Amino acid sequence: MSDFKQTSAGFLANHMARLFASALNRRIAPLGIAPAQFMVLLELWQLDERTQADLTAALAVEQATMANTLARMERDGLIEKRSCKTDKRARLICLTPKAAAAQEAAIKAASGVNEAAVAGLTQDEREQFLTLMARVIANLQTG
Amino acid sequence: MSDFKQTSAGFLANHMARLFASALNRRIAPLGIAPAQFMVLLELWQLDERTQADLTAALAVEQATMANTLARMERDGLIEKRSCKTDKRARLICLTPKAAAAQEAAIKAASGVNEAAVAGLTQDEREQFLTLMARVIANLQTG
DNA sequence: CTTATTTGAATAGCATGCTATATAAATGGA
DNA sequence: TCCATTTATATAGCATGCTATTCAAATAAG
Repeated sequence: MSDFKQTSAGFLANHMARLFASALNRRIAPLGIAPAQFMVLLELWQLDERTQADLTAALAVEQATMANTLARMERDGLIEKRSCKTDKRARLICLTPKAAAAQEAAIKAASGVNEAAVAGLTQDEREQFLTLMARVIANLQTG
Repeated sequence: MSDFKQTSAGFLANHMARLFASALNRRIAPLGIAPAQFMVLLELWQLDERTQADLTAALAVEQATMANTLARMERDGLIEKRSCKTDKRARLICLTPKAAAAQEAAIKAASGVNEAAVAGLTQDEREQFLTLMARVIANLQTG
């Protein structure tokens, strides 16, 4: 088992994810956005005024994780929570002007990270990479 | 940008890493080992009595991260810290009998997770997957 | 209509990671 | 030798994630 770590998909996945998060953070921190917040913004830029439950499902995190991330986003002036007229339990998450204004720069920054990550890979290899990750995700979600 | 998330290597990497950690946790928690602790144990099973700085470099985490993980491992009875005779600043991290005894079962559990993750992939695809992750890691470490 | 269950959020508590500091010990010059 | 720098750890503080619990509101069952 001397090279278990080097050939462990799980170890590599963890290391890679940390490097992605770090690179993204470096590029979007100047915009006042943290990595997890960026993922929420991606959803809200697609469609605004979503419930917390909706965002939780879209980003595949736990409800409590989303609640905490949204609390920090509200604190940082990226979102507002409005009450929902049809369901008094729910709150609608809405973009602030600040968050709306950051869309282009933030997406450009994230695209830059993704591009830097796959630099030197052929188009085929890039597609393979995404496909293989999607298949592994599907496998791990099953069991 | 409607499908930015679905085709974002960074998003997939984050999701995949969380699923790996969750699956590993389910399998090794019964052994009294947490995922980050398991990575440290992998190193110590290879070679015992290492300094914290050595383990930090081997697992590519920050010094403070390792210090905190080792503190939890000591609390949980997985390691002991002994003073180093040749350098009074350093402390040698040593496996406890409990940690030594868990080696086979823990490695079997982790191997099971890795195997489940790549189920349905051909041998070529598995190798491609590891190779591509290694190349992406190298890219992200550069810039 | 009441009661039981489900659903939407919030909160507590913990693990893992990071950056920034602090402290002690070792080392390298002058 | 003495001082500046480097090295090994520790600690504070924060972000992200998770599980478990709680509470209120909505729904379903009777």
